[in-house]
Amino acid sequence: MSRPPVSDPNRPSLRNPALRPLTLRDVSEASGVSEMTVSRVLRNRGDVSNATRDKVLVAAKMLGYVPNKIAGALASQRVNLVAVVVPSLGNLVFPEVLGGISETLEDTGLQPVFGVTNYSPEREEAVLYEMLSWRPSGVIVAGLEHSDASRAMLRNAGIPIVEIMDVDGDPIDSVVGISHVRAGREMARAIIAAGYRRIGFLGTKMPEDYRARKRMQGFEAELAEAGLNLEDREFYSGGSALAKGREMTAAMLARSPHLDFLYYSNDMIGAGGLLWCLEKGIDVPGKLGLAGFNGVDLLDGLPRKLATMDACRREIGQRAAQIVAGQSGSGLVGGERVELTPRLQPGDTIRKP
Amino acid sequence: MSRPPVSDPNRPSLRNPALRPLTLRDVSEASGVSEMTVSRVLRNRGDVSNATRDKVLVAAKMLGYVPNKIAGALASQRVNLVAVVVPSLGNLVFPEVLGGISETLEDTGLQPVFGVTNYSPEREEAVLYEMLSWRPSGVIVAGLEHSDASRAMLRNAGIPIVEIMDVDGDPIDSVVGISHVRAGREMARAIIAAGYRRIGFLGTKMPEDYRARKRMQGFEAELAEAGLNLEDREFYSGGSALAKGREMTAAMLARSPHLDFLYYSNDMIGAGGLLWCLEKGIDVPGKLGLAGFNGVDLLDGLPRKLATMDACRREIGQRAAQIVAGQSGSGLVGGERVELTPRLQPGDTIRKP
DNA sequence: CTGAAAGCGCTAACAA
DNA sequence: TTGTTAGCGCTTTCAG
Repeated sequence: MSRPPVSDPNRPSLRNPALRPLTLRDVSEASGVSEMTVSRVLRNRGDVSNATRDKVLVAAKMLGYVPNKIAGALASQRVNLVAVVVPSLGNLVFPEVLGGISETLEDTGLQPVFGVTNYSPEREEAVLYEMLSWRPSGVIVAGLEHSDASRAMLRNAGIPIVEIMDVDGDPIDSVVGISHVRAGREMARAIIAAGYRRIGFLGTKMPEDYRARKRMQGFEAELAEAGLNLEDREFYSGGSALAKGREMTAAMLARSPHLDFLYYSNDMIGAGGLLWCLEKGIDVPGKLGLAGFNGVDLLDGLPRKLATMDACRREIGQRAAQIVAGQSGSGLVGGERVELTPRLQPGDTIRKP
Repeated sequence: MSRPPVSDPNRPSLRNPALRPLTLRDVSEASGVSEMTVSRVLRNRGDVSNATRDKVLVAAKMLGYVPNKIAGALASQRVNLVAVVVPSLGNLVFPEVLGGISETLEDTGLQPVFGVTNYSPEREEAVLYEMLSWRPSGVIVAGLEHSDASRAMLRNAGIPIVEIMDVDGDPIDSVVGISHVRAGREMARAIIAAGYRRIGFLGTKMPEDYRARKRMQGFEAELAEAGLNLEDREFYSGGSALAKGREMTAAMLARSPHLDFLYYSNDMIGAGGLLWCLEKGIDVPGKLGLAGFNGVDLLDGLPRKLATMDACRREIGQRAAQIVAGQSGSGLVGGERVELTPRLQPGDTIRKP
């Protein structure tokens, strides 16, 4: 099952009759200019006369030459790739972070390359190993929790490492994110201030979702300091988060009808819960308050605006990219720490105090 | 703004005291085995005695050696990367396609590398150029519409090219997708069969969203054959699709209150429209029918199930990956055509005929 | 089973 | 402004 041979009539190439990757030498021969000068033209380096430059560019375009970065990288010991490792793309959270990264890297000459771990430390290790073996200029990786091997690889890579999303932990090098513990605490404070007392928590079952767990921990800690505790909790995994939000809400309220607040670990299940409550005619936020987490813009389209907390996703991507690109303006070399402040968006599902 | 010098006390490395990428030679010296044999061990190639193998593996692990794929690729003329180019990640559609690709590639030794174009042909060209310059083993790219330069690059690359999502057009090499023209037609047929006659269309403004446009074309063609035409249309760009769906629906029904069906170009705006209609107490699907496109699982959590058509996203990713990996089992070498059949999901927003 | 030599396609460094 | 000479770190190939 290999590619067709050069002579295969079905896949002819007008521009590249050799049907093998063109080299600098081909351009050199076609233009009558030395390989070295061709290389300079193609990289806009050094001084080249306009006449020569034009000859080279015409030849390169005519042949359809695409430089071989593998050889270039090996020779120059420079790779314009930034490895970006996230747990998931289905989450809505991460695409936005990646958007911030791409945008910021756009005019730095650096190129993001994405890898996905599915919340598995083993996958993370494999993905990091694979990516590091291409000797990228930097790594941006979600979270502060990694296997020992992953940490060792990153530490030894000798390139900027930026851990993102979360600042509650021990970074390898730089870190950009929010404190999820604090986010949980602040939400608890707002809820208590609004007069709610009988509170339930709904979240993901995934033990690897450290950030959701930290929010819950902060949340409970704050409740405890107010003499309260979580009266019920429910966890899910898999399936449509919106539908799960409905189901879990129904289940929890059937089991614990006295609850007056539900804190969801993400906006999607929160939105499901909200829709369910509205259908049941439950008085939100009068009898029952609701809040989620992330500030996804989906919430703008709901019948009522779910209280949430913005996770600064885009900005996290931007700041991380700046650090990798050496544009953070901090004057620091590595070891930066950027803690962003999530903004509480009270929406319409928490009583005004 | 460069990395700290070797002696920087803040970023010490226990495993890699040199703080420069380790080479095969380092492992060779540490293990007392020739570079060549070390290479063989690390790639599981050729016969190596167990004793030697162990010596090498121990040394490599102890040092924290990560192979340099750049050098390896240059020497072997083999790169285990598959370039995957999509217009957007915010779309929910593409993450799922990427999931199908990753999953299928998982045990082929190939690694997907993702690039995003933001629906811009110029960005696509730049991304393709960048990716091709790493000499990947294959390319999977969304859509059949590309700039001439992009098409030329892909044709000349001498590797499997799979265009995905859409089969209505002229593929460069292989193609995996659905016919969006036909999808539009089928939706129109179902709507007409259910007795709706005064139909409006709501979609994206983006001229580059060829697939949405093809659906609309197919839709209108089928209407025309039934002696009908679109009575109103509305387009949006930017913002929360759910919120836009509400706004557009409100605007269209204010302008054209006689409409009895709204066809949305994607599920997100459709969901917004559905929520709005339910709030307004509009009789859906009695007085007004609604349908979207994509079959996103978000719909499972809505108060009523929006009619939609599944775009076979995951399967598209899987089939495309199989072709690139040479596992499609077709016996063909290049030039495969896989047309999948989107399934109509009538949901609760089209009257039963 | 193991090793030595050559070179992948490009670029750094120097020479002209 | 242009060309020449050595490699970059690995794998291929062939010889022991």
